[in-house]
Amino acid sequence: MIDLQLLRHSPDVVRASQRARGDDESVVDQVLDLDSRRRAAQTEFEQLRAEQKQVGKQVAQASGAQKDAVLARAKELSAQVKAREAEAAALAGELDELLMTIGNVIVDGVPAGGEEDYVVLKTVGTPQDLVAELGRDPRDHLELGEGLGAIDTERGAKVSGARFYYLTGIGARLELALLNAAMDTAIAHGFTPMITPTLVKPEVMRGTGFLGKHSDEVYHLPTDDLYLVGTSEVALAGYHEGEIVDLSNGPLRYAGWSACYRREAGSYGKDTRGIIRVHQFHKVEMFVYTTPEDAEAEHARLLAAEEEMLAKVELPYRVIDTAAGDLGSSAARKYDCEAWLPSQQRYLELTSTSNTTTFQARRLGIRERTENGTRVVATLNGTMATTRWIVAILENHQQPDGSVRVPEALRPYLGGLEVLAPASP
RNA sequence: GGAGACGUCGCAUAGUCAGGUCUAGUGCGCGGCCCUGCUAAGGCCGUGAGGGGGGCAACCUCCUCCGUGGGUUCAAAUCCCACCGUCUCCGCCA
Repeated sequence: MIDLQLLRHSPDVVRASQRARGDDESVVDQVLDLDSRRRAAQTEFEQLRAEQKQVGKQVAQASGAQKDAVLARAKELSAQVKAREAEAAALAGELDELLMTIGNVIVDGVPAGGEEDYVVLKTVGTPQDLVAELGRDPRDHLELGEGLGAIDTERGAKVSGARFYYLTGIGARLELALLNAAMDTAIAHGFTPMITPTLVKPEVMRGTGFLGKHSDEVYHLPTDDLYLVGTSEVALAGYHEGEIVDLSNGPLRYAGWSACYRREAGSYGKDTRGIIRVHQFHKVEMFVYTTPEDAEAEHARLLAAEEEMLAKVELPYRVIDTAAGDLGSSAARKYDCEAWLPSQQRYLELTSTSNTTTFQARRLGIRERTENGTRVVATLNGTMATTRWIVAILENHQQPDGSVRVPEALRPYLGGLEVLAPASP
């Protein structure tokens, strides 16, 4: 949720942000109108309420005929107060709902436009000439994974349906190794390791901005009214819900390990082969609470940590600055790291780090104490590693015989294993 | 799953049975000032959150919040209902 004060005092800033996102600008004026009506209704209610409290006290003291008169007046006021209160509450609800439809105000410098309008900030490493090296077209991750006895999508589909899979044998070990390495990297950067709930209450899901435009991406359990998280970001943001946090010793940094669930409702027919786009995967996610002033600098730190992890697994990648129209509703800026995918001759998103400024924290009521009272903090998140990384690791490090070289940084997590060899027939 | 107890301002607790002087008291903690040669001890004052209105501002004023949401009532921390959570005991499953 954006800051109503900001919208009141600088509506043009919000309008410009809406324009860059390709969203409706007119909601700004609708909000301003609703807001002034709400305040008028509230003032009216409060004045009546104050009078009601005064008269109410007289009821207790009066007696006889006087009491009857006062009581009559009190009853009259009670009815009026109820009506005005309902009116003010209805307007407040309407205002809140409308305010929720507005995406976070983008940071200056975010490219305008849609999905295709990202800006490449840098490219690191060069894709190997695998055709020359292998003497054939590179195998894709599924062919490699099946050859290694590492990935089983057929049985995943048999047991759970499309977009489910088993990681088997060395595949399971590889994921554990990758995520442990990711967690250790995060710890080295000062993050506190966390294993988080994957089912959360509606208020937390809503507070983190996942029940807006893309709510059909989220699994819901109606019997218990709980949501399955698509990232531990949700649980890590909810961790300090309603709290006044202490940032005097620097930002609060958490690294969450969790399963992630996504319905992939809008992606029928896209990335259907293998484990690129699946309903369930695992992820180590960084999450930070910091001051609004420090948010942009912290965003750069998150990106640097992600790049360090990509370097550890020796993948060629590029960093893009996502365009405004492709940002989630809570992000004010988002950088993605995309690794080269040899089988498809394209880049594939492996990490995503968002600066959500005060958007999530405002909705979740997360503040810090300052000399002049309290204020809403800023939150940020970023991917350390996910199951999907296996795709890029297998493909980029494949060898002519279908084996896969293990990046050096992962070897300690695999008992020193240097090569993933195909299962013997 | 069953029975019981409980949820009050950072922490602890009073208030709930008997609805209105609760504008939620007290202690601890925290902050400021004072006293004392130093220390120990003591005294005084202040100290939750959100929002509306006024003021350049320090500040003033009003409303809301006693786990959450409903209800009863002129009036709810207090009575009623539902839910959530914590604790104790029992049962069941690991």
